Amino acid sequence: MRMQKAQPKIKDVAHAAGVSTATVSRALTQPERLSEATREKVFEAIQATGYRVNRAARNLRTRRAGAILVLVPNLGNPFFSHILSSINEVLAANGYSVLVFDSQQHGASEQVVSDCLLNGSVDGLITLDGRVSDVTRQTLKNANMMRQVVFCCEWSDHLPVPSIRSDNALGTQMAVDHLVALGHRAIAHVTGPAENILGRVRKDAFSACCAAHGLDILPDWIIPGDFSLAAGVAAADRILAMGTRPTAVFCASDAMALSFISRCQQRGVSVPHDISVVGFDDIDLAAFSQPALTTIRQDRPGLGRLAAEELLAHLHGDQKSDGPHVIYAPISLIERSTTSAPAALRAEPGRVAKPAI
Amino acid sequence: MRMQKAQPKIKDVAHAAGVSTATVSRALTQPERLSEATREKVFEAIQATGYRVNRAARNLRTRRAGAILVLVPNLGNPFFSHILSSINEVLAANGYSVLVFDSQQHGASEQVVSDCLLNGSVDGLITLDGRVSDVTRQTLKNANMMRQVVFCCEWSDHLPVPSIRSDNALGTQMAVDHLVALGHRAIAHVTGPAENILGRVRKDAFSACCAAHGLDILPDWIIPGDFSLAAGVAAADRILAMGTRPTAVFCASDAMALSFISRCQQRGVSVPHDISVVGFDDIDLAAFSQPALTTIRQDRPGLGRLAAEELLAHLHGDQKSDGPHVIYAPISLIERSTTSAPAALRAEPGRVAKPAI
DNA sequence: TTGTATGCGTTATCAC
DNA sequence: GTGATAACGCATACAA
Repeated sequence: MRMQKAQPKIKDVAHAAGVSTATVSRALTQPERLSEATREKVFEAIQATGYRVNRAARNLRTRRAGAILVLVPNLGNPFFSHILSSINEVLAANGYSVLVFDSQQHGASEQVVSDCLLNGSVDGLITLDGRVSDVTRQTLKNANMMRQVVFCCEWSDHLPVPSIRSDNALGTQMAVDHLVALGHRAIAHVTGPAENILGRVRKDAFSACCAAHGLDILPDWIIPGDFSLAAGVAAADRILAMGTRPTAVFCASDAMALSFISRCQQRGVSVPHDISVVGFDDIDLAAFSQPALTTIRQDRPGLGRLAAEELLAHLHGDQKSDGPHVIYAPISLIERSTTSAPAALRAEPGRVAKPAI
Repeated sequence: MRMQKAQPKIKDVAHAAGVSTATVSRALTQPERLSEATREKVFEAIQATGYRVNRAARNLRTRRAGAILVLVPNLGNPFFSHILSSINEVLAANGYSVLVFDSQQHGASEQVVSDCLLNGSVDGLITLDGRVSDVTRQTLKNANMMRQVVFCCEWSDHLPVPSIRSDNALGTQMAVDHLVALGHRAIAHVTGPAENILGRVRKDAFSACCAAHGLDILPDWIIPGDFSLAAGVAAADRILAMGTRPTAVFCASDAMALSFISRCQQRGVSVPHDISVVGFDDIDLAAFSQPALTTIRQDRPGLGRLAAEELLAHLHGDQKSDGPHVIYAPISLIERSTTSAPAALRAEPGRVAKPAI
């Protein structure tokens, strides 16, 4: 029937071990600088007292926080949360806490970021959100925090910091080459949001690849989307209503690809028999949909891990890795069952060419 | 070409405003206790100097952290990350940071939790993971932190703290009643993991409901699963191989339901024509699958919000809400297109009874 | 209503 | 290799 026991402090440990507080502190942070005897004594005392270092006090003294802020656009999106998971793993293994914030929270984002960065509650920032406001950019400069920021997945060309990403242009090329190799020449593209860097890059790469292959892509076949399930449905409705339909569709996200396919099936159009579909991301469900989705795989664990490691390198002062350099995570085409030769070619399978990469 | 400007401290603001540091501090924490004149002066000085409170110093002094730890089993699972998002929203609005940790990280979980709780880097804990080790339980007791813990979604009966959850038994009953109302009497259940509280509760409720309806459920029809996509495929293979097949399946998660359906379609079995399927969760994809999934909707935003609000109430000392009470978030049956009357009844639609709830 | 002075628990700088 | 002691930046009890 007592109050809670007061948390033992470093002083209590020092007392129990018969040493000074300085020695206890050293045992915690640079054990190699103590004699083996005292080191043992101290650790025993720590065990005995149940001592835990007080983070606030340590942070105040060392001017570090032991925490990293991760900015995620839409936490509810499994693509991002999966990356967050692998970031969390690496940082936790290195003694850092992960502070997470959904950057799509109504407007509060900027305030939170600048607060965290300026009040020292965070040592660095990994952002999966490529939209960086002028205010935030200025905040980073003022706080001299430029070197403690890393982009992951998305990025902004206006902020000269390291960027971990997939090679989106290459992925797009893989998708288009795959379709062309199957014999498709009429290919549509459901894009990401215009304001999103990934949407833009993939769309531009799509146009470039089609041009390189000498394909004649109707303007109508570039269908604006936003990565969402709803956008895939809308795109399907648009394509099914077209006079001259494309024979294949490259969707900028798996979510759009999956809902696109569902909508087609619902309206009696078969995938890949009537139309081939390629997605982007390789989310978990892609392998389990019916038919299983052909898609471009992004290495989500790798993206998160690389971003975390890059940031750690900066925090620990590895100068070599400075500046706005780009690190690409592996990307690959996963051929499943939503792509096949177009109907027109199917009668003469001999014509299905090998990839002309 | 200078070093970064040193962060202004409270002393600098005091100087600029011509007041004492105490007054500045009060302006920050209890502005109403200042005269309007000085308050304005202070805020102007804050603006002018670009002052931000140093969190570490404040935390050390107030013995609070301004942060909440959220324990998520499998951050990569969109069901959880979506809840995390809504927790984040409420807590951020109340000035708390959210520290997140994936509790399925290999073993590190216990260490991290006890560290966070004992070293004061966190004011409270919301856990979406019902597995609470003896060590963690003891840690909570020792740190006298029992009143700063809230369960969300999952829970453990061995830890007497508030629990926000869906009424899983009711949801299960809704699913079974729905199928029975359609005329099904041979219903299978793909369960969650045996060690998971949700898996157990839903399975028990399923058996109870079937008994209440006088259904004869073969032991084989209770198929062990684990909420995953792979488990749905395995379950489909088992059911399709059965001599006497059930006419309907209640899956303990949407993930299993969706992959179950895909597998059925792949093997030429039509849903709902040959077999009806009900899921649990209502994840985003449920509405967009083909056919759209009939399922039990959990109110994910509500679950997160309620958990965050409950914890805030405790932190702010509302005694009324103490102890291991349970708060249920809304749950409902979402009828879509994966359920219909069983084949045997379809010839005589007159027999399709109304729900006998 | 405002100012003064102290301490929160650590780590870093000196001595020894 | 170890000990004494002064910050770190803020909030609050107490005094005015």
